[in-house]
Amino acid sequence: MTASMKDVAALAAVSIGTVSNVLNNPQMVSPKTRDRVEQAIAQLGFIPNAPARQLRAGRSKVIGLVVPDIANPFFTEVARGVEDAAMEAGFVVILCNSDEQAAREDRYLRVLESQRVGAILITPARKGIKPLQRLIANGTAVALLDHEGGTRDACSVSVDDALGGQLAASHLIGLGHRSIAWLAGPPDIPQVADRQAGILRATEEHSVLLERIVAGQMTASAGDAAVDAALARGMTPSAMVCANDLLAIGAMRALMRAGMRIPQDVSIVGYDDIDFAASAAVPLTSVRQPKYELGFAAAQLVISEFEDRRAHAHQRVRFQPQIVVRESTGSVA
Amino acid sequence: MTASMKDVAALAAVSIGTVSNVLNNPQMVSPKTRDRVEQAIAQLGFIPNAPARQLRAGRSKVIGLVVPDIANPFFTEVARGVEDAAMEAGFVVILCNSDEQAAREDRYLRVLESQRVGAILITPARKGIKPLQRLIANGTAVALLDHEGGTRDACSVSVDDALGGQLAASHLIGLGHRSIAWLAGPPDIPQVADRQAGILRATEEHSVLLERIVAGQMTASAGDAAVDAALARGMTPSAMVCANDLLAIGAMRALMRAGMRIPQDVSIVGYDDIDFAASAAVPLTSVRQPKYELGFAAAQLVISEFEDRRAHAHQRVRFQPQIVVRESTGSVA
DNA sequence: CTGAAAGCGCTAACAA
DNA sequence: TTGTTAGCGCTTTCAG
Repeated sequence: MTASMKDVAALAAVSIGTVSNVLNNPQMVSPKTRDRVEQAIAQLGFIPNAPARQLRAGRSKVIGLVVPDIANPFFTEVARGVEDAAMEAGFVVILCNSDEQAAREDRYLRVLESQRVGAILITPARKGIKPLQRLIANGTAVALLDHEGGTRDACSVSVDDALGGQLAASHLIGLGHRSIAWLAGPPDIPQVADRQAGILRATEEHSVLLERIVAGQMTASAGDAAVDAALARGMTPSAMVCANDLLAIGAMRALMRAGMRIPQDVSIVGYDDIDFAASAAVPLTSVRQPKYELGFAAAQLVISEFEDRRAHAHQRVRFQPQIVVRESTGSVA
Repeated sequence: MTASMKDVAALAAVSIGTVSNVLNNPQMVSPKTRDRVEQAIAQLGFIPNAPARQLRAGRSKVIGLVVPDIANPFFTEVARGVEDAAMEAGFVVILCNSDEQAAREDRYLRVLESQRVGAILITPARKGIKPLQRLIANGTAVALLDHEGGTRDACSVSVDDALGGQLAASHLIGLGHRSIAWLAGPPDIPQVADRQAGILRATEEHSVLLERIVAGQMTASAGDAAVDAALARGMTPSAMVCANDLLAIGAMRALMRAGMRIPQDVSIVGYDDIDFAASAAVPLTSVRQPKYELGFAAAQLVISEFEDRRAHAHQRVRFQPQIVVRESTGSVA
C-alpha cells in the first residue's frame, strides 16, 4: 500500500542505496540524480518507515515522558515544554502517567525499553532509580525531571524546592505569623520533603511554631479533606503553607466552609503558581516554578546526550523558584 | 548489549522460532520447553524489540494523539482518558500539540505516518480532513476527537455542542436575562460555531438580544482583553456566555476590574467545567462535558478498529453536556 | 511440537 | 558518484 524506498528507487531508476543517500547524505549524490529521486519521492508520496530505520539504528528519536499525572497542571506545562523542544529536534514524545505508582511506572519503563526509545524523562515515583540503571546501561539517555538526582549516571533538572519552602515560610514570618501550618502531601514524594526542609529551616531559625497536616494526595479534594480533619482536631494556625496549589485551593474551600476569612483569619501560600492561582476564590500567593522551561531544558539535555553521547557530561540543572504575592496572605491580626 | 531472541534461543537451546511462539502462541509449545524458554527470558531480562516487530507487522500499537494544546485543561482530561484506555490495551500514546496550526498539524501527521502508528485520534485544526484520507487509506484507524465528523471514513466522538450552547442560553433566559453577550473564540473552530448555533437557537426562540464578542484565542488573557475592549465600546449586557471556562475567567477578571459585580451586575456562564471552575473568584456556572470519558471512548474505538478491521463499523458517538449551576449566574436585577 | 529460512524497510560498508 | 549486499530482531510459512 505505502510506497517504500524500493518503489522510489524503481521509479527514479536508481539503486535503493542511492535513495537512502538522498535522504541522509544529500551532498554525496549528484544534483541530477538527486532531483530525479526527489521527484519520485514526491510523486509517490513516500514517507520513510521509522520502525525500519530504528531497527537498524537500535534506538529511536523518541522521548518517553513519565510523569505522575499529566492532569496535574504543573506537569501539563512541563509536558508542553518537553514537547516543543522535542518537536524542534525532530523527536516525538510518548506520554506515560505513573500515578505515583511503582507498578505503573515499572510497566511503562518496560514498554519504553521495548520501544527502544532514545531518551527518557522521568519524575520517579520512588527514591531510588534502580529500574533506570538498566536503561542507562543500555545507552538510553535519561534525565530526572523535577527531581534532585545525583550527577552520577543521569542529568537532572529541578527547581530548588528547599529554597521554595523557605521563601514561602519567610514571607509569612515577615508578615508576623508565629504559628504556621504545613499542609504536606505524601511524605515519600521528594519534592514535598524538600519543601518541608526549607520551611523547617526558616521556622526554626525564627523559633516559629510549625504544625503539620498530611494530605493523602496532591489534589484539591485531598487538601479539603485534610484541612477539614485538622480543623475538627482543633488546629488553629494563623497561616498555612501548602505543598501545591491544588492542595491550597482545597484548603481554602475547607477553611471558608468553616467560616474563616482569607487572609484575615488565615493566610495561605500555595506552591506552583498554576494558571488558576490568580483566579482562585481569593487570588493565591504562591511559589512559582518555571515549569515550561523545566520541561524544555530537560528535553534539550537528553536530546543532546542522544545526539552525542561522548561529548555529553551529566549535569544538574537547578531552576530558582520565586514567590508571587497576591491576596491570600496578609499581616497577622 | 540488550538480549535478543537469538540469545534467548541459544540459552534455552531451542530455535529462535520457538522463542517467538512462546511469546505469541504459548499454547502451541510444549510446557517443558516453554518453561525452559521462559526461564531463559527471565534470566537474560529479555525485552522484545518493538520496532522489529512493527517492521514485520507494518504497523504498531501506538496511538497518535493530536490536540490543539495539552495545556488546555479540557484536552488534558481527554488525554488522561486516552492514555488510560491505551495502557489497558497495551498501546502507547504519542502526544502532539497542533496549536490549531495547520502547518504543525501536517508536520505531526507526517511524523505519525512515518512511525506507522496503528491509530490516530485527532481534533482537526481545520474543517476538512483531507490530510487524513491518505492515512485512512493506508489502514490507520482514525477517529475524530471532539469533532462532528461524518461517519464516512472514520469514527468520531464528540459532545453535543449545539445542545450545550442552548443549555447555557436557556439557563440565562430562564433567569430573566434579555440582553446576552456571547464571548466567542476564533469562529473557524467548529466547537465554537456549534455552541453559537445552540445559543442562537435559544435566543431567537425567545426574542432575546445577542451581542457577539470575539476573542482571538481560547485563553484567559484573550478573554480578558476582548471583554476589556467590548466594555470600552460601551457594551452592557446583563449576562454573558463564554466559549470556554478560560475565556470566562478572563472575562470575569476584566469585568471585576471595571467595577462590576458577578452575578449582581453580570451573570457569567462558562463552558467545559474544568476543575477550577468551582474555585474561581466567583464559582463559575458552566457547561460540563464528559472529558475523560470522551478520551477513553475515542481510544477504545480506534483500538477496536485496529484489532479487527473488518468487524468494525464506523460510528458517531455523541456525549451529552450538562449545565452545572454555581454562583456566577443569578436573576436579572 | 520444533527447526530452518525468507523477508519486513532501511542503513552502512564495500565495490565498481 | 552509484550499485550491491549484509544484516538489524522479529514473525511466519513450510518442512521435518
